[in-house]
Amino acid sequence: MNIFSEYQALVGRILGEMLARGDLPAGTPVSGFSVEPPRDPSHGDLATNAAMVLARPAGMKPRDLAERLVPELRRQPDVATVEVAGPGFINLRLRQGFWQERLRDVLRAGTAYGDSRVGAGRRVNVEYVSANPTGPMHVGHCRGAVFGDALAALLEKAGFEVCREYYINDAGAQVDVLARSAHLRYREALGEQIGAIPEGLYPGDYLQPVGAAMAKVHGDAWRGRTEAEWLADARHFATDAMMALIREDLALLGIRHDVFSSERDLHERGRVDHALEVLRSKGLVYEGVLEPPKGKLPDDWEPRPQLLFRATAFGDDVDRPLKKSDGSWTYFAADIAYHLDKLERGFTEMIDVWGADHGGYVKRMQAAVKALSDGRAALDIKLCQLVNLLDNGQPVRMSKRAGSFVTLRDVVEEVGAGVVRFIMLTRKNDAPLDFDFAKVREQSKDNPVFYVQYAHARVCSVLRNAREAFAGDAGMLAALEDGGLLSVEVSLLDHPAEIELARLVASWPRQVESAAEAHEPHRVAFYLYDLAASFHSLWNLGKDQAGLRFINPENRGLTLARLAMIRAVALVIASGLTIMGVEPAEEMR
RNA sequence: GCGCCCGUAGCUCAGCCGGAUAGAGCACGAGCCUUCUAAGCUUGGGGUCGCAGGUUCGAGUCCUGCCGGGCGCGCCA
Repeated sequence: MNIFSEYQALVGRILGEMLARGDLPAGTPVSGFSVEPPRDPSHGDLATNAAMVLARPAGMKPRDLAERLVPELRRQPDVATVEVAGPGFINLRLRQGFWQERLRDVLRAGTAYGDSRVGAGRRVNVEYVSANPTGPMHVGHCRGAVFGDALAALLEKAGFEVCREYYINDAGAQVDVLARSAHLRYREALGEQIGAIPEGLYPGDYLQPVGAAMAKVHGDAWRGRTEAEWLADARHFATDAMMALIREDLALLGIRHDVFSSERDLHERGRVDHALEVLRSKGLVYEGVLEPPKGKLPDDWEPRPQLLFRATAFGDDVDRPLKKSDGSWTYFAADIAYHLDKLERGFTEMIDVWGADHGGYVKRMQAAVKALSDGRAALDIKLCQLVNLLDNGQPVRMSKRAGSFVTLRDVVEEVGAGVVRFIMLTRKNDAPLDFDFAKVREQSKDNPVFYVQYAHARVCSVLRNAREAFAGDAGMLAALEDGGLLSVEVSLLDHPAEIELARLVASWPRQVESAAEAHEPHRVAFYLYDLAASFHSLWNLGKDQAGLRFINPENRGLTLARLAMIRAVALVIASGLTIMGVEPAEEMR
């Protein structure tokens, strides 16, 4: 239940009734306004700009229109006060009991609190990770993987039906390089001296077991043969092995995909030719010569005729090649085929999560989707900026050339999957992110993972203490279970800090919806941090004023009400952490 | 040269399809431990939201132009 969208609907209904009664000028629209929490809490619980937005079309002054709405709003059962403020805001304050009652909603729903139906079961395809199958995953891939996975979970919570997809770039020159590199290791496994790995091949020793496996399966059947004889088989063998490696890495982070799509498979099934035919039938393909890029001319530039896609007709800067000058397909052509495949599987909402270095590619892909779907499908592309790996503020050296890059496995084994996932979501996707080993190992407020986890663990701890304090009291112990807490007297929670906490808890459904609609899972992390801070603050109030402690042995009703409140906090934290893919901690060690 | 992203407190960053007096953490100053875990809390100072225009009842948010930083720029994926 998103309180704000419910009140938006309510205000709309009221405006409609007023219009029908002639209390508003005919033609006044009854939509287009918002109901939001005011930035300054002293203004109330909800604020609407309806009077200001509708004043002009109604031909009225904003404050006059507001004054007409006020009595209607005052009539609503949960509304305590209504005020017109500033240029024409209408500020509502709800009964205290309304907020207290929301805590019961949380206990009833459990971690399903915040589940929304705004997605209305619409199918969304989220493509993420898509690391090239040429080696194990390194930290650079990690951010997109976590981002995509959390976004998918967020969309599911908001009521979308999500397909999590991985695109395997298992075609093209890099895969040949992989196959040759693995073949070299194969010869090594058969006892040959291979010496230094030649320039242009992958040097990483993760290929040794692949070579050994090749030797085991194929014996010396590939020895003394020409490359043409073994290359295709070696490609399959090596990419399969790399994908197995990548799946293991993803499993370390708790990431899974529903569908793995293969670029090679698109070629083999004729899907690329099919995509070309679709574009051709729309008259969007032609043979032409591209202008050289302005400013920086490549050394070996020569004008050559190529098969081009008319991307400029859909907002791109230049038309884009579908075939290289030697007649083979470009990567873009396969990617068009891939997105057409998604469209033909019925997806009209797609999200691609890419690295920031692919930024130059966004327009052409969106142009292609527009062209293929005649503008009926939406493709959102989320670019993830780089992760700066630091240790105590000092950059961690990585040299991919020397094969000494920091792998995802290294990082997960060092700090744990939950920490990695949380930290990766503490920035907007389009802002660079620092990942400091020293900081994430630290157990302090400086470390947001710890801070949020500590709030959850603290609730668990208080509940444990309560069970101990009332150990001899069977009725009380039963009342401490979630089912028992449902029937507590929530009206006893009348301290301003308690109401404030209840408000924050009750805003979780709205947070879910707005984060999902914006495709911004990082908002979950920031909300959880706020919620944790609010809880820690209340916990500390109990230090100065013993009467505010959660457990009051001499007042069982109050104790139960407060435990219900903090249990609700823990459930919402758990709900948010689940979206982020982080296991909530029962206690801190 | 062109395109995309970014520019908010000394530092790192939030700011929810424009909304009221711009927020948090760190750092700095002052306080709180016979405690439901001080692994925490309270409190003070600190801002021309890069610059200049524009749009309107209202701009950190939208538009234009500059300045500064990052990424990318046929036949790499």
